[in-house]
Amino acid sequence: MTQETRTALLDAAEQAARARGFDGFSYADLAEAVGIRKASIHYHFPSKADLSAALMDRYHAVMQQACADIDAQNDVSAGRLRALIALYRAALNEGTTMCLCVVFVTGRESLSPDVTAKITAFRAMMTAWLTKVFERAAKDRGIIGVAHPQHEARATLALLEGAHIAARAEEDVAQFDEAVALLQARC
Amino acid sequence: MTQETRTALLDAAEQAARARGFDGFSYADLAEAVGIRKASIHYHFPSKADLSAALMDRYHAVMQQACADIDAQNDVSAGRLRALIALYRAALNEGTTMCLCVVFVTGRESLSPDVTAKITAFRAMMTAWLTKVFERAAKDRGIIGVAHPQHEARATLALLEGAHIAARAEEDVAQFDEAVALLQARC
DNA sequence: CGCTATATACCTACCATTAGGTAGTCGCAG
DNA sequence: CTGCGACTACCTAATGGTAGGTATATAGCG
Repeated sequence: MTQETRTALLDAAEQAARARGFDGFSYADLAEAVGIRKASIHYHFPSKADLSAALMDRYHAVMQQACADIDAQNDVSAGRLRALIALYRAALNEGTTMCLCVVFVTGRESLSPDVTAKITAFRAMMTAWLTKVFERAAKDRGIIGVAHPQHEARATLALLEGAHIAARAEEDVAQFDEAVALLQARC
Repeated sequence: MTQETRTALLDAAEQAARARGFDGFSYADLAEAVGIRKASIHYHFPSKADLSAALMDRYHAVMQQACADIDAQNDVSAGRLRALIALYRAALNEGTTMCLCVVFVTGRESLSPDVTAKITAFRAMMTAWLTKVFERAAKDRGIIGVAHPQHEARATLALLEGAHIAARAEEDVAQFDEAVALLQARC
């Protein structure tokens, strides 16, 4: 039971954070969402800092696994990149939520240093994975015009997160699609 | 005098919002920053919604003017795009602040519909300007490989905002530079 | 000119609500 | 009969916002 409640809390918190930002949801909101009393949340997550750290840990793990799955299911670089774009597109939830990482960066000042470090780690992981994709592309020629894999990787991560913002700004996935259209066309 | 205080409040609010997000600053913070009593702020901005609307109005006007200045000082497309990149880079303030627009989108749910509309208007303005730059590039060949000006514009805006996030995430402007390196190389 | 009226730009003193967090209690499964 | 996983009942600080007062400046007018 403890695990179920904990997971439910993380789910609700992630949903809320991605929709409203770190400062945009409270323990009271989570309590109502999960069907538990506000004070009981402190049993699972003593402080909001603990909660957000757990949130980042899980997000990191899930995304890492998702990247591994993409690798397993796609041999060529182009397929991998297309799959990542699709992953980010799905994360939008019709323009109602954004990447946890993006949301946390905006509220950086409210975060514990612990969480800040986890954000850095997450970005490093994604950049490393993307760099490998572009290195592969330089060989298999699956993506057009790849010259500098690491710069491509950083640009792609920025583009995807920026496209999230664009879509969220107008609650319209089409904004995401237009922003990534050229990248997609290179695959 | 009224104008001075009002401007000081907008300055403090913009700085705070760009550093900590919409939900990350309070009237109390502004009061201390400006040297006025908290309640007096309501004289200038009855509600926080009014404040944020004024903030977006000013931001929109300032950026529009900045784009016009860029146009006046640069004839070729490449120069204009380089200047915009420099503008966004400067807005980072060494990785401590982000674009107002990005920050407001994250806290979208806390915003009044009024402000949401202003965000859309701001993005439309920037996209239109960028589209013109890329249309010009298609003629003067100042930027490499421009095929679809509007998609280039949307991708560029997303990239710049994403690069802001990258830099803010680690409080390091170098992250911005790496993310925009390939775009810069095309100029 | 002097006298009133109004508006400006602040102030002090509150308000209700919500924030994250704490202390201590209790039912119940092992 | 112990300890998990909840609960009730609080707490303090902070939130955005309101009510009403006040010093100063300006405008209208006889």
